[in-house]
Amino acid sequence: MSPDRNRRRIPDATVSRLPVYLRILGEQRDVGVDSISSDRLAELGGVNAAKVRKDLSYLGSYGTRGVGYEVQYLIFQIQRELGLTHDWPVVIVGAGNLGQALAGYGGFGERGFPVAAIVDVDPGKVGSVLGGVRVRLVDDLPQIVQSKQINIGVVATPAGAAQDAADRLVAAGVTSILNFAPVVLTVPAGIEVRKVDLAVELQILSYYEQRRTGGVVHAAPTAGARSASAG
Amino acid sequence: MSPDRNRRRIPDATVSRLPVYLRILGEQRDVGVDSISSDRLAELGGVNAAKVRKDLSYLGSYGTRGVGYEVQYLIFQIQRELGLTHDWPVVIVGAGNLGQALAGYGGFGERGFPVAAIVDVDPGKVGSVLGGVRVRLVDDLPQIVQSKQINIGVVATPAGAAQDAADRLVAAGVTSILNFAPVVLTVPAGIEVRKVDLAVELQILSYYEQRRTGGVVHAAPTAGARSASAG
DNA sequence: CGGGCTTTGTGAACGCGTGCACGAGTGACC
DNA sequence: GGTCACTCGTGCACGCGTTCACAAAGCCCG
Repeated sequence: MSPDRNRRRIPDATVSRLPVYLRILGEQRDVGVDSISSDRLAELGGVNAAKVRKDLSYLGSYGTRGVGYEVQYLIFQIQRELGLTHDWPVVIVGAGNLGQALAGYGGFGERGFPVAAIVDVDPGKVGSVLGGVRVRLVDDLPQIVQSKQINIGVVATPAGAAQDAADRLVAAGVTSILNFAPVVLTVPAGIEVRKVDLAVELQILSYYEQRRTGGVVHAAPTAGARSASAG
Repeated sequence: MSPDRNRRRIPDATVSRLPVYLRILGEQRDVGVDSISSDRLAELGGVNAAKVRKDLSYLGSYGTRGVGYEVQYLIFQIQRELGLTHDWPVVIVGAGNLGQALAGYGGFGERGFPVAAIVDVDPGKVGSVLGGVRVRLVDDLPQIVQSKQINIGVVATPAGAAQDAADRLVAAGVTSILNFAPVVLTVPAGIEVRKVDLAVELQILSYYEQRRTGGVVHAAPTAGARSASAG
C-alpha cells in the first residue's frame, strides 16, 4: 500500500530498455564503477542520453545533478521496478532441440529465472536430465506449476504443438508465456505473451540485405547463373 | 533498374510484420485456401485489419476489392519484397550450447536460411558435426564467407566473446548480424544488427507479472487457497 | 444490366515515443 | 563564500505508427 508504488505506468518502450541498463550497470559495478552519468550509460547501451534520463525518470529521481547515478542504488531500483528482487522459476514445455538448449544454457538461472521444470508430451523423453532438471510428463504441469509457484512458462515446442502447450500452461495457472514457436498464440485476456521468432529476425535482415543490393543477387562474378531461382 | 523497385521505403514496423503474414499465408495455402481477406489475415496474425491492409499496400495494390488477396500471389510478392526468392546462407559463430541448438534446429534451412557453416575459437570443437555441418576454426571465417557468398552471420558466443565474433564477421565481409549474446555490439555504419536476448524477454515478463501482483510476492504460501487464476 | 453487398486502399486524426534544449540543482575549487 | 563546471530532469515539438472511417472498386444475383 505504499503510495509511491503504482505512481506511473511505465511506457512499454522504457520497460524493454530497463533490462539493458540493468545489465550494463551490473557490468560497471563489477569493474568497480560507483557512479555513472546518463551520457556514459547511453554510450554503453547504444542509445540516446536524453532517452536514458527520461527512462530512468519514470522510476523516480534517483540521479544526482552534476554527478550522475549511483550504480548500486540504481541497480536496486531497476530490479525493484522490474520485479527482480526475487527469483522467478520458469517451466519449459518441450524437451526437443530448443528446450534442451534453453535448459542447458544456464543464463536463465544466473539472471533470476531458474528452470524449475521441463515437460514434454513424449513419454520417451521423460526421465532424462537436462541442465540438472529431470524431464517430466506434460500432464504433471498443473501439479508442477502449483507446487513450485511458477508464473512464467516457456513454449519450446514445434509449431503444431505450441497452442496446446500454451493452453496447458494457462490451465495450470501460468500467467506469462515466452513463445519460441512460430505461431500466434491465442490466450485469455490477462495472460502476457512475448514471442521470439528466429526466422522472423532473419527475414527482417534479409529485407535490408536485399534492399542494400537493390534486389539483385549480390554477386555472381565467376560462373554464370548458378540459378538461385531469382525471379 | 526497374522503375518500381525502389518505389517506397517500407516502415520498419511493417517489415517486422511481413514475415508473420508470410508464414500465415503459407499455412493457409497448404490447407487449400486460395483467397484471403485482410480481416481473416488480421485475425490469424493477431493484429488490426486496417494495419494489415496498410502494411500490404506498401507492396502495391495486390488485393481485389470485394474479394481479398490471392494467397499464392501475395506470398510471392512478400517474398520478393523481403528478398526471400533465393536462399541466404548463414554462418554461426560459436558452437556452444546455443550454436548447437541453432544448427540442429532445422527451422533455418526450411525458411531459406541454410546453415552453411559453423565456426568456433576452440580447436577442440573443430571437426564435430552439428546439423550436418562440420565445425571449423574461426580463423577460416574470411575464406568461408567469401567462398560461400555469405551475407548473414549469427553470433552465438558467450557475452565476452561476442564483440570479437562480430568484428571477425564484419572483417570477413558479412553485412548483417543476428546477435544472441547479451551485449550491445559496436559495428561500422552500414552493418545491420538485430538482437535476440532471452533474459531481456523474461525480465520484461517479470515486470508485468510484478505489476499484476502489485509488487508483492505472488501468493501466500500459507492458506490452502489454490486460486490458480487469482480472481 | 443494375442494385446491393463485400472488401480494399487511403486520407486524416490521434497517441506514443524520441530528441532537443534548457532550467535547476549539485559538487569542486579557489 | 562565491563562482564555475557539470549533469539531471523535463517541457516541448516533431515524426512515426496506429486506428478509424469512408469512398472506390469489384463480384454476385436476380
